[in-house]
Amino acid sequence: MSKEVRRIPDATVARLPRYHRALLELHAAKKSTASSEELAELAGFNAAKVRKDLSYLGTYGTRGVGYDVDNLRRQIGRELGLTESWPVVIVGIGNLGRALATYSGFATRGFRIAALLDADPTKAGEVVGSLAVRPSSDLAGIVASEEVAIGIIATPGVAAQDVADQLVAVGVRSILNFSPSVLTVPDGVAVRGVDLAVELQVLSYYQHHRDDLVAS
Amino acid sequence: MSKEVRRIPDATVARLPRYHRALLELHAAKKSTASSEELAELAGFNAAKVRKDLSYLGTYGTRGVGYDVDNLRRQIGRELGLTESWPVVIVGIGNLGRALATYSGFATRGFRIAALLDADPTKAGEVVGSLAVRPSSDLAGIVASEEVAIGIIATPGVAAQDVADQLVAVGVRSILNFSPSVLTVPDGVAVRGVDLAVELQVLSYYQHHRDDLVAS
DNA sequence: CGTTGCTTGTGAATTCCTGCACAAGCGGTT
DNA sequence: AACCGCTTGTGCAGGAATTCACAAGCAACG
Repeated sequence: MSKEVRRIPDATVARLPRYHRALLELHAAKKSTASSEELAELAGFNAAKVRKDLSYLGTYGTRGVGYDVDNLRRQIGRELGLTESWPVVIVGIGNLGRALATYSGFATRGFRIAALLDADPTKAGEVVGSLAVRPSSDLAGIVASEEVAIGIIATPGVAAQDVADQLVAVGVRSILNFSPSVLTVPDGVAVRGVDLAVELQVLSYYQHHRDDLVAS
Repeated sequence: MSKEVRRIPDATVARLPRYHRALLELHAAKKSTASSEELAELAGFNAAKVRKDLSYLGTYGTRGVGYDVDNLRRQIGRELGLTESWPVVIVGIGNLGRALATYSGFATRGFRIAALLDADPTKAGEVVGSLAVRPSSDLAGIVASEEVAIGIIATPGVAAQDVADQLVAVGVRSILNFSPSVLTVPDGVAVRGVDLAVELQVLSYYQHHRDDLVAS
């Protein structure tokens, strides 16, 4: 038994998308190979970390040469599960939802927006990007017919938990939450949160303490 | 000499904003004290971590009782440098910039939008939220007169490095980058990046490998 | 004023991550 | 075929972060 499971550290998983993106850039620049040094530069890490991270995926580099850009990108894409375009739904079509709906980065990086939903019935029918906004009641049907696996929550904080519950109820098992609320979900459902103000506050901390750090 | 510098771990700094927000909620709910357990629940961590994190700030809890909500919030706010409202500029008023400009969370969490800038002169004058978009050439003047310390980049990836260079040139020392590009900045300038597609790809990884993990 | 119940604050153990340093190995060159 | 320059892959050491477990301490109550 004991099928040897290659366990990739969480910290590495969080960096894989940046390597993936760097490789897209290298591909666009018609470079066929790249060293760990170049990748580190493009992805914003250091070379040793790049090599260690990539070594978890397997042995895809060539000593003395570097990594094959196209092949490595495929391998990382496969590991991330980006072989096909995942359908996602965006719930909450306010300013942020609208921005997400028209964000071109999703399409180019392995995702397809399957539907835009909003609880406010007066928004139904409004066209954002190339899709019409639909009422929340359509959620179950859309998720079932399009096999949606990922939901994006872009509602105000107070509505977020409700929406999360609905998403979970219809079978969505991965949620990206842009509201400032912390969501409670059953085991087996993955949630990641992006709180815009949190990022600013972290910056504020380092700005505020810059002098302490220098004086250390 | 050797003034003992209380060094707060990076991981803790990244969590302080969430405690701060949880305490805002508790304040709104008219609760005057909170245990580490309650805070953990609201912030999405566990109680031991909460206590250790807060212990880096000093001794603000009362054994047998918990933490005083208002006082602890003040202390965290002070540590984060949120005593006054930091002015920020947003550069790049596309869909995302517009969403950020109208995001109410900034105002309520210690930041004030000082100006909206865009390189496209045809956008100048357009009103977003309560501010008119101004041309990039106004950057230096705004930063100087408003003492702007933080810049938010919401441009496409190709423009991001240019904008960052301009921000650094006029004295901005903290940058929040929403473009997918990795920025290069001199020492002494802090950058944080939020790449929307990266977050989705990380979710994709865990979705894709859920079965492996269960079978471990 | 002693006792009880509860919650903090923190050493210590553990786990996870990073970065160094170098042997292993590939390709090109003589 | 031997050598050389370059880059990967990785064992290891050090550091950082997490978690445990419990002594210390406060408040309330009889």
